[in-house]
Amino acid sequence: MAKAAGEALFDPVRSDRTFELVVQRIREKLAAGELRPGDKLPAERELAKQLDVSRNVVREALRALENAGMLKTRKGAHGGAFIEEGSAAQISTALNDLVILNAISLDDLFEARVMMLGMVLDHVAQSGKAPDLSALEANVAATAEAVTTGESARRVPLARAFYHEIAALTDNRALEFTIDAQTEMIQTYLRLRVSDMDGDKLLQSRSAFLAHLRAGRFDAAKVELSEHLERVHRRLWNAPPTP
Amino acid sequence: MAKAAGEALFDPVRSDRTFELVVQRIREKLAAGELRPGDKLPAERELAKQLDVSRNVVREALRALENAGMLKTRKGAHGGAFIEEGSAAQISTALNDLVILNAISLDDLFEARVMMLGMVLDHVAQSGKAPDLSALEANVAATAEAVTTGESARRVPLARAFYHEIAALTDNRALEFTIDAQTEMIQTYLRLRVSDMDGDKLLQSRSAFLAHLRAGRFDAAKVELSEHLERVHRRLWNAPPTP
DNA sequence: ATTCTTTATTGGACCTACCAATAGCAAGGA
DNA sequence: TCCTTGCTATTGGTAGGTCCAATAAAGAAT
Repeated sequence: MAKAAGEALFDPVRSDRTFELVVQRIREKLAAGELRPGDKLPAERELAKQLDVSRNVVREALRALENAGMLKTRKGAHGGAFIEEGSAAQISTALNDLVILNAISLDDLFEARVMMLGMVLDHVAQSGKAPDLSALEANVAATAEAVTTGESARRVPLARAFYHEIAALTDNRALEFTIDAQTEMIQTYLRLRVSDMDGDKLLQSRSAFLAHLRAGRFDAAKVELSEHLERVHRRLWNAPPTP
Repeated sequence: MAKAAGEALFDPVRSDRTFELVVQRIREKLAAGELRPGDKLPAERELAKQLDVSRNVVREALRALENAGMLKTRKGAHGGAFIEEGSAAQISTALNDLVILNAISLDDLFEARVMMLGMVLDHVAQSGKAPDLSALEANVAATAEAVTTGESARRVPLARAFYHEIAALTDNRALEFTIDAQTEMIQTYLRLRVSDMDGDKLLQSRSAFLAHLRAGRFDAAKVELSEHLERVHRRLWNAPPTP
């Protein structure tokens, strides 16, 4: 059957851009398990020779993979491109780019995070099993120490870990990574605007939250958490920008 | 206060990797709104001259931004690098990479998606306002047509749109993009394994879901949706892989 | 045994040249 | 007039070379 006049009879013999083919090759090796996190790729010059392309092409391919968070390169002797473990960074840079492009607002991101954290608690409540709270207990204890000793620098990673442990209650990596990415994003923008927050209020909220969880009052925990986040949110917008 | 012997007294004057500085510059211009979607960057040779770096460096920077989904390049006269609109593709490739790196499983992704769609319905129910169902109505009508006329090819994008419209009920772009990304991922892997599914069963589920929503029975809608997704999930794992 | 020096390796940057796609314009023919 | 054809300038894509800088390991000096 003949094609209509305007339609293409032939597909292009070769898709443009050699470096994309190189990226594809490496992705395939990763997906097939031939390359695993920690493995080292051949040197750029060697790869170029093996694939019969210029070193430029190899470098652009590595740049693409590195930007996607699948590689890290080290200089010097015995350096090279090493396969990375997956991390939330890949999602959070994607979210960050969407914020930069004005495709999503920080308000939306904030609301989505509150909703998702609440969803996690709903899920735990519904499962009927008593969750393992040891990680959260330890985190709140460490936060209490950091507040009393005045080590405000330690509080930022502890806060990140706190929300991570909530997400981890579901034992679902996809949710963990997504929530981690949101937390990372929010913290990045938050640090630009507020220097510090009220430590006592923070501790009070954390303890109340944990007490609710221990007692199995998941709805109350959810309310406590979302109200705390609301307070932070208000602070964020009211605080003077300090870029 | 003097630093300990081993510690660095000075930070390096310039961090390695010039192309990262170039990426940063362009990102800044984007964040500041000086560059907007649709705008065209100067030609590579011109950019290289302006920034006083080699064309190679410019290209590697553009590759990084392009991979992040912020740019697209066109060849030829009046070609160049054009700023893109944000899209869910950026998140979905991040998710895809995490699956490839075995950091998250498809099961987790599937479960997370079911949870998040349920969360959307909870949120709508809680808001108390009657949602605008026109988009969903139209989508289901179109699906019905595609099923009866046997146009199975149309059903894939319609399914994607269906879940997108559910996400859109929250009017939160962050959630929309995240759920869209999940849908895209799942569909990509699903298409590799199942050729088709039962159209009647699909329609039945869609209509029941919509009826529940119209009547304000959000919990029932949630159950209907999650059961449908469960069925798809089971099909997915039982179907013979066809790579 | 410890410390310093050398050296081979390897990524980072630069450069020049050429190829290939593309849009716009001009010339030519129906 | 309108459409085709071909030329041309612009611009990204690829090649392949040079040099620099960081680095780890081997070797030399203490």
